[in-house]
Amino acid sequence: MLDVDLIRRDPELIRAMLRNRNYSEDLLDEFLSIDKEWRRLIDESNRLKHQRNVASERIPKLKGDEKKDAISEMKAVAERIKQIDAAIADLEAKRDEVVLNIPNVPDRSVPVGCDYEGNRIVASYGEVRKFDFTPKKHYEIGEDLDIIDFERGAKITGSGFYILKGDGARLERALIQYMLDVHHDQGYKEVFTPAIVNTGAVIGTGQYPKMKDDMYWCERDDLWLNPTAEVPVTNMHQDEIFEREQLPISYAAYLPSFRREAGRSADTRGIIRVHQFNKVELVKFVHPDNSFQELEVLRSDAEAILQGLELPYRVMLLCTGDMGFASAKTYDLEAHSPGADQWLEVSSCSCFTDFQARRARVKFRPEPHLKSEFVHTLNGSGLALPRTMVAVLENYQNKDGTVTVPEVLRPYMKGQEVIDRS
RNA sequence: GCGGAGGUGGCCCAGCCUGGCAAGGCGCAGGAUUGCUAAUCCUGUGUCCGCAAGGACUCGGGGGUUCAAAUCCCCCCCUCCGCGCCA
Repeated sequence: MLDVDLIRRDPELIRAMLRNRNYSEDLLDEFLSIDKEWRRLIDESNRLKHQRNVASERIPKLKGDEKKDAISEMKAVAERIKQIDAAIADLEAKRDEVVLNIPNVPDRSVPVGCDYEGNRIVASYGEVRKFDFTPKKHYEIGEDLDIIDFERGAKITGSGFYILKGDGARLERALIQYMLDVHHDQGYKEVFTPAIVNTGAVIGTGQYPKMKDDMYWCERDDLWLNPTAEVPVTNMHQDEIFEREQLPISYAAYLPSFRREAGRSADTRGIIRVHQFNKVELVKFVHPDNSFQELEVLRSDAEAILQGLELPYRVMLLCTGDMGFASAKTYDLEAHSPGADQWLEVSSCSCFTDFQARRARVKFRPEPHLKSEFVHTLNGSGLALPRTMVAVLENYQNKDGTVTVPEVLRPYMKGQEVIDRS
């Protein structure tokens, strides 16, 4: 959520931002007109309440007709206050809805662009692997080795769900442990949070209301299956105030994520886009002065995983039109998938400035006992498991159909070096 | 799920029965006083509207009653204790 004061002070900045992000400028105009009316009514309500407060003080001292008259007069005032306050509440609800739908302001360093074509490659690592045979796609490898089972996943739940079996399940577990261990050494505190969250949490990180149709909702309890561990981990600190020396706070969390992928057909075969997937997520709460430096650190912490796995990847700086709603700056890490010869987004690292912190009310004190300010929040996947699996399976596949286990994962797989049909 | 006790400003805590400007303490900030420090005293301490003067709001959340609600009534949330259920 943007600072309402900023929108009032500099509406043209917001207008330009909305244009760069392909959002309708109507959001801004709507806000401005609602806000103007809201302020008018607040003022009127305050005047009437003042009148009521003055009378409240006077009435107990009155007697007889004088008292009767004053009371009946105040009855009318109370009625009017009720009406106006109802109108104010109505406007506030409308205004909140508008403000909650206004995206974050991109950092100056973010390129302006309409869609993914405006993104900029800012770094790359490793060489795209060349094969002396035709590399298989991950779902072919998975089925041939009997480590990914799509049919039975669909049987117990539906399309877009899959089962990892045998060495497939073990490989994923090894990846999770490897990631968590690396991030632990980088200074992240491991947390394991609830996977189901309330509406306040999804508002806090910005998924609600804009993305509500992409999330699973438990109607009976009005709870949501988290679409990313970013939600529970960031919202852990809702309504908290940190002391300056507590920052930065860094968390690493392994958690399943759930996405309805509403409105998208099952256009992607395999496990690249699924409804439930594991992810190791990094979340940081930082001082506003160094949030963009911290983004660079976060990015390199996530990159360390890909480097450890020796997977070729590139780093994209997303443009204004392709960036997520709450983000001020985002890097995507894309691993190469030789089966389809495509780049797979395995991580997205973002700085949200105070956008989420304002929604979730996470603050810090710049100086002890002084007035608190909003922290800045960041997060990044470190990494999404299914797509990392795709990259591992496809990059480490051998001509005989087996898959070599990346060296860094072997300690987590009892030294196993190869995944074969056994 | 049942029974009980709770939720009051950054923190602690009174007020609730019996409706009438949220008392007091701690912390912190500014000031006064004082060789220095300590102690003491005064003022301030959250949110919103307003250029300001000023005003409004704020007692877990939402409704209701009332001229007037922290206080009375209803619904809900959370915490703690006990019971129940349970991997």
